[in-house]
Amino acid sequence: MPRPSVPQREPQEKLQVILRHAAQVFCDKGYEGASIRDISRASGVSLAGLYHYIKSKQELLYLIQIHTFKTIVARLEKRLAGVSEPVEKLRILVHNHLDYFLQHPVEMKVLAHEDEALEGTFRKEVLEVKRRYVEIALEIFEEMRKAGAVRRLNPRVAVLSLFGMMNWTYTWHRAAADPQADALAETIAGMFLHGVMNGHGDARPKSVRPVAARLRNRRARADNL
Amino acid sequence: MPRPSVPQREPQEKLQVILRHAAQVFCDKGYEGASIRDISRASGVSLAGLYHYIKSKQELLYLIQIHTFKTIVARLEKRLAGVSEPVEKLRILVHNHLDYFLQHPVEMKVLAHEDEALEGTFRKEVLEVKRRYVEIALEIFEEMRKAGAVRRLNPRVAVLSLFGMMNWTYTWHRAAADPQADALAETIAGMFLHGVMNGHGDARPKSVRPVAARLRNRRARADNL
DNA sequence: GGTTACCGAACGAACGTTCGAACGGAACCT
DNA sequence: AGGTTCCGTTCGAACGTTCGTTCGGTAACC
Repeated sequence: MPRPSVPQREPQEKLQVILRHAAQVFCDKGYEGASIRDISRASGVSLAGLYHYIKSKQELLYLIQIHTFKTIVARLEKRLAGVSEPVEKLRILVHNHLDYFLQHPVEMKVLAHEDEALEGTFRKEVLEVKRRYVEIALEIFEEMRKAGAVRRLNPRVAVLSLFGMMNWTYTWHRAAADPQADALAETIAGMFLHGVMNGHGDARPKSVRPVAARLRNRRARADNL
Repeated sequence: MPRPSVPQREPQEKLQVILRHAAQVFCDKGYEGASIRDISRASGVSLAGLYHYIKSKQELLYLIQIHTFKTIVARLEKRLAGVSEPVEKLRILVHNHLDYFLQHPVEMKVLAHEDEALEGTFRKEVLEVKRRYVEIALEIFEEMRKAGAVRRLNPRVAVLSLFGMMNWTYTWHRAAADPQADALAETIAGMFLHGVMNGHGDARPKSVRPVAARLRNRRARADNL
């Protein structure tokens, strides 16, 4: 009676299980440090069985990264639709990023930490989504600058420093002790906005108006992988 | 005539050569992705010959990390001596960090990117220096807060976000196109200070007063490893 | 009977580390 | 001065293990 250890109904559902466990293993041991055998053991699929769902170890990492990245960018674009004020847009970007970060810490660490592990076409495709993401942030920053509320500083340095604040969280944030997404996003967005804007512009954030509460519906959606 | 490929005069000088090349290999391929044979090839020392200078691959990484970390902390403590104003102290910290980052990008990437690769005693020792470093930053921040010029925000989040801005640079900074240490430190320190302080305190940085020019003597010192 | 799902066993290559021997110069003895 | 011992260096070759991937097959379902 060779029943599979993880029962599944839908086709391709097992791939999701594999990807989930693979992400955990990559998170724990790093891409190079993790072996296909580790992933086989963790996911309960035999070594050879894995190769029915993926072509290579690289593809495993690629699928995790591209899905995570595309999801986060798609969410952002959806949340930005209809918003016109650049400061508000930036708050949404920060909240979107950190909210996803704390809901999917494993995948986000793999995304942030293993961004040089892919090669060839895989690498190019992930890099393209990343470039689009950074582009969105730079455009928002440019809108803020045009509104005249921004100090004179290098936009690239400013925006990539913001990503530094956000992405570095995977190295220190502990869910049990540190602020959750809403408070964390508010602190970091606040630091960035105060840090970047001059003290006399009208676009200065009047008070701490969190972006959190809006659209808090369907938070518990499945969110594959 | 079996002359060594890299001539040396002093004993232990060859270990420095090995460490330098090892850091480059770890930087390029990651700790797990790099093989001892890569390091042998890069440094011109035979595979077995390496083991006269080190006990294991882990020790190689340990020596690189502990030296880099201790050097950066020692420099910081020296530069902080005699300075009393917390805002000035923080500017010095940022400048010290980024200045070292851009002068030793290879070692600093290994330090930032491979902070989970060590195990056991090696790991503990590096972590201890890291903890001391973060402690210094937290103390400076606390001094700023006591001076009454700081907005109400989580000190741990603020300080670790600052480290995020600084450490993330290794993922994007290109020496050819991006600002050098002085300008970069000024931008990031400025962002952090504006981002953290309220707009009406007297401790607000009056103008952009870079910390760069001071003590610019002996910049070209050898700086082992 | 063909397609899909899955796996035990094995492939060759690469891994970190060790072994035993050779080299070269300093130190010591006669 | 010449011979001997010794020790820090250096290395080719090999150790046993683990790596990513593949092969050939079985079992179940349409």
